[in-house]
Amino acid sequence: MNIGEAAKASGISGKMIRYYESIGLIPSVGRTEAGYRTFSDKDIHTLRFIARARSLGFSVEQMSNLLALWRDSNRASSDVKAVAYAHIEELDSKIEKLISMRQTLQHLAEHCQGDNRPSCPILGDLAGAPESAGTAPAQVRPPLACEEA
Amino acid sequence: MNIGEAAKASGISGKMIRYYESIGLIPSVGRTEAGYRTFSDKDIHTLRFIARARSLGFSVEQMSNLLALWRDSNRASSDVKAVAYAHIEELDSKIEKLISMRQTLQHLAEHCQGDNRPSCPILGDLAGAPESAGTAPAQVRPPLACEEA
DNA sequence: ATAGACCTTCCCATCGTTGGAAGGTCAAGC
DNA sequence: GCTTGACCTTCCAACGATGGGAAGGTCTAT
Repeated sequence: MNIGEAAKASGISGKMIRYYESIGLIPSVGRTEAGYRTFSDKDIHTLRFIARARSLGFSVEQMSNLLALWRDSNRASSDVKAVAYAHIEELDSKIEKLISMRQTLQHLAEHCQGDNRPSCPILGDLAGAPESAGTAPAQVRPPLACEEA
Repeated sequence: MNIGEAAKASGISGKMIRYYESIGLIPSVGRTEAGYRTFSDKDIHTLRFIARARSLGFSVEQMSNLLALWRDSNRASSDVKAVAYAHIEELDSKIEKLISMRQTLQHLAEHCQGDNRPSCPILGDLAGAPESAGTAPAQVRPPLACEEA
């Protein structure tokens, strides 16, 4: 299997497959005499694992851990779970940050007339002017309790 | 005002101030004879504007637009609002993606025993095995309607 | 033989930020 | 005046994950 076919079969671009190989995330695959990479079914399976892990937002380093656990038939599922929960916490803090940004921005935008006059609470807030609505300028609102605890 | 004082006063590191100047986000500030940058109150105001905009997640390009609008006393507030809403939509799509990842991962982790045995639905899902819980392996759950429309 | 589709390696760009090296400047103390 | 330490300057590189492209080799079908 060529790298192009491997890319199609795994959903990972050829570029990225080479990159993952170069940084050691996947072991070096076989080569033809002419130097073309050849991918076994096992290689494809690994690539699909990676594609799925990427789609869940795992970093290359986390995927490296997960792949090691996957290959280790003596693993403890608690180790896998720990990696997963660590990632969930990262996701949570990103989500909180984004939601808080969104919240603040939404609030500001709601109070903007959106007409052809220059007066605008969004710019007012960015410029540090105390808002008419009485909310502090640089504070970010507390996050929504959105991730079902 | 030195760059160090400007950094403290604005909350933007000296490194970043130089960077923002180099890419033209802020106009070139004054210099002493020895080549040291000098920051006026107006410069500091601009830097604070930028710091606040960054904290709301605006990109450098968006900040450039916002700064131009800020400086234009003939702006239409609708233009500012448009920038804000475009950014809110970007935030929304990021939030949706992250929440959907979180959701999937949470679901998998909940079904993981987390003991010292190797069997683990998280790895099972990543490896593409059909789950015992009956959920499709590679599908991501629909996003939570979390951003109060 | 030749065209076109593939493959290889290598370098560069992104985005925002940080780090460091090598060197100049300033202010305080001796 | 000289030294010391804290500042400043520019330049170069790195991060993480990905894409783009150039220059060149290989395979397959006509």
